Amino acid sequence: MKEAMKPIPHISEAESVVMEALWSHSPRSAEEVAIAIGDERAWQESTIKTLLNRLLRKNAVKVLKDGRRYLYSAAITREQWLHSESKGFLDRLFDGRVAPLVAHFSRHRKLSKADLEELKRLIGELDDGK
Amino acid sequence: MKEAMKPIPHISEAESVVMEALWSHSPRSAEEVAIAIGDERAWQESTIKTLLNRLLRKNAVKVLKDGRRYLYSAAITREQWLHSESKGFLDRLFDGRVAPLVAHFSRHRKLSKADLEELKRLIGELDDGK
DNA sequence: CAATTGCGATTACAACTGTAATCATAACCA
DNA sequence: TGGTTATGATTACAGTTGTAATCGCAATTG
Repeated sequence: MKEAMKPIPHISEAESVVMEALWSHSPRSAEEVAIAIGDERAWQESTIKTLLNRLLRKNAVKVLKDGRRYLYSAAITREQWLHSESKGFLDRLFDGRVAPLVAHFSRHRKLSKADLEELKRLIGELDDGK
Repeated sequence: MKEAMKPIPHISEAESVVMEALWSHSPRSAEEVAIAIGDERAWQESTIKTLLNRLLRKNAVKVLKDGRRYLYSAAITREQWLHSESKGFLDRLFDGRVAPLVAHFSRHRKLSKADLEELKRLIGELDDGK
């Protein structure tokens, strides 16, 4: 029986910026998160505190006490998040399948040479990988 | 000089259900939209009226008067919407490129046989199509 | 010990969403 | 013509999100 996978909480756009800071290095104090975000966003520290709190309530991050303050770490992996977001997106817009999305970008000539090469390599791999 | 493309307004999840009804056939009265949506959502008519109004204010739908009531049509195409949503999504999660997304699904073995075939066909086409 | 400072917690507040109910008004029916 | 309908318009209201300011308390410093 497969582990009952707990659902990935929804992470908003702003919250995801904080998560990225934690995914890139954990654990981190609120201040270090702020530094990591730097001027990617013109945020006050209190904004970041708010976001950390919301993520805590959602169980997307966890803390360990370090004296008077907290050190935050991501409680879900970036892969898990990518997956739930991607799945939601594909389901909503492309009937849950990858190919129609690729076809869409292809129709609009939005596939770069690099993308093309990468895709070719990928499906080549999959093909003979099994 | 390329036509100054007006930005696609953001369409919420619930609103997109209404848009789909209009994309599948336009123009339609509010009641016909409700019928088209049917029991896909357990919505009261007034909910649909609200959504139509919000979409109107965003200029995502337009109306023409038909006697006492309105007939609604989409003011943006589904392709435009798909594109702005997809671009936003890819930019946010996959650095704006398609290949990493496909790689992601591949890593999680979420590419069906059909997807594989379709992808192969697509890149084949692109390859010799130019 | 008192004043200051560093932090998490609480509160704020507007815009956007989901989901309606109610209001107003024009049209139709008796 | 007055009551009943059908509609669009207005109002409602809670939850989420973006973006903070402020409060309260523990620790540090003089």
